[in-house]
Amino acid sequence: MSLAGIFPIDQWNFKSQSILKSIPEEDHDRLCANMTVETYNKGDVIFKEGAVPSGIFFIQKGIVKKYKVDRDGREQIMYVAGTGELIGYHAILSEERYPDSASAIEDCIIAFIPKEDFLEVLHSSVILSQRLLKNMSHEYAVLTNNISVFTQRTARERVAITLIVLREKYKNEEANEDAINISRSDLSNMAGIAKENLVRILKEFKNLGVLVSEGRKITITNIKMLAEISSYSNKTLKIR
Amino acid sequence: MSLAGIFPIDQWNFKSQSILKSIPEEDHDRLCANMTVETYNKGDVIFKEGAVPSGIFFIQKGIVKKYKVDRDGREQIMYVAGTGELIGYHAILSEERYPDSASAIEDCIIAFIPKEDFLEVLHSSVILSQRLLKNMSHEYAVLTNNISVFTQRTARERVAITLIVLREKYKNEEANEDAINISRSDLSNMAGIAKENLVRILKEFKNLGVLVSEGRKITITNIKMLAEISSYSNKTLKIR
DNA sequence: TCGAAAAACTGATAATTATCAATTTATTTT
DNA sequence: AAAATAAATTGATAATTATCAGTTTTTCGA
Repeated sequence: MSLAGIFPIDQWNFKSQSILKSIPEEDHDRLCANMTVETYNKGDVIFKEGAVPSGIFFIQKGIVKKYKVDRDGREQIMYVAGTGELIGYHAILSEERYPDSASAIEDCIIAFIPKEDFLEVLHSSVILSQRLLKNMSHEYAVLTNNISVFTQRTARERVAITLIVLREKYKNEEANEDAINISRSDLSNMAGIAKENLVRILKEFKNLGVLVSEGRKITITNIKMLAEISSYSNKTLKIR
Repeated sequence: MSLAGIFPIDQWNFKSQSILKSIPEEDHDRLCANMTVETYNKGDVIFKEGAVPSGIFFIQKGIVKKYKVDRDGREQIMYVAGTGELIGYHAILSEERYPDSASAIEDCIIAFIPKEDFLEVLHSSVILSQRLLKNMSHEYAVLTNNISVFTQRTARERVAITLIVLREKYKNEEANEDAINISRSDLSNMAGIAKENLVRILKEFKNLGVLVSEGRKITITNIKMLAEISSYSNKTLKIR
């Protein structure tokens, strides 16, 4: 079932897929001139917050989490990027260190484009600049959306949103398998709540018939109800 | 007293001042060709979330809050912009509607640059694109910082950070008056906590000798201790 | 300057969410 | 496949934060 009309999914996704797809072939070729492709296993770190950036990454296949770890070791996931998305460009463009870390949630194939190539093409390609500007200004909208949800919505609503967003990310992965496959810790770190709290809310959702789960695999069975719980639907649903 | 070494203030401020300051005079002149300057009184709305953008705004004098209001009427302040900062460009660049609202926290003088002029200069000025790219990628770091604080830090720590950030904003305003002058509601909406909770934490800080207040004016008297409370200092201070 | 309205403050309580400790279930490794 | 390890789940409890109701103080306009 589609989210059209029941949840504003565009307000939750970055649009970095469009960056490489819509630039001239010549620019694209120059970007890929020294590109290297690497395989990452589940759990592997792609880059670490605070490190000096050396290039940008293109996710050819797989799912990656971007997160920050605070001084108490608690992790907050900022964004989950899937196949076709670009990561690591913020630090290059801001001339700062990586603001967050990235690691593979599942096995990934990721291409690396060196900083020098990226900057060289950027300086000569008006269209690449424009794509990046459009993409990052959209990111502002996504991030401010996130902030308002984190500060103002209940744990239940946040879990609902998290599941809706992840469902889209996993939909495009394996053709025969569209279940969300992610640890409870990652789920709770994405929703910004304690793991135990997340487990209990998942159970609630299961009892409501919103999802089924076996092991760590979660399949959404009633996306409409989930959208209602998220409070982004027109219908206002109150549980309990 | 300076924040150097005790709090990473750069990670909390956007850098849009540098955009207009560092572009060629010719580009600057073209941007300002049809610029209009307007006065806003305290509380006046500059633009509203969801509205179609018609241009960008340059704060010549004053302080502006950027915020989102959820369907229950609760407000979350995303950012506070002061003299010299630019606002409203995200919506123009993303070709979407305003992702948040902006209104004057104190009386302001704000210049308006029409969308057409901004886009025309942007398309012909590589340096303006570069400045915007650098600025927005830095914003990503600021916003993700905010997210991790909102989800992982206590109300007390968030109030401390809020006060440190506001102190910097107000420092540059009136020469003879560097007190923070903002309503308790705005403060609580910035920290993402209930107003009553904020009032109690302010009282605590007052008792600790961190600040003095008369009416709505707050003067920080011990910025070092505030930085320690914020948990961004090296020293780890535990209250209670 | 007075009076009304708004904002700030206080105390009590409720609701939500996190933490702790233990058990059960899954997953990985040998 | 069994053992070892890690992850998920559960129940009980604690901590934090929000809400409610009322009072006091401040602000602002007539």
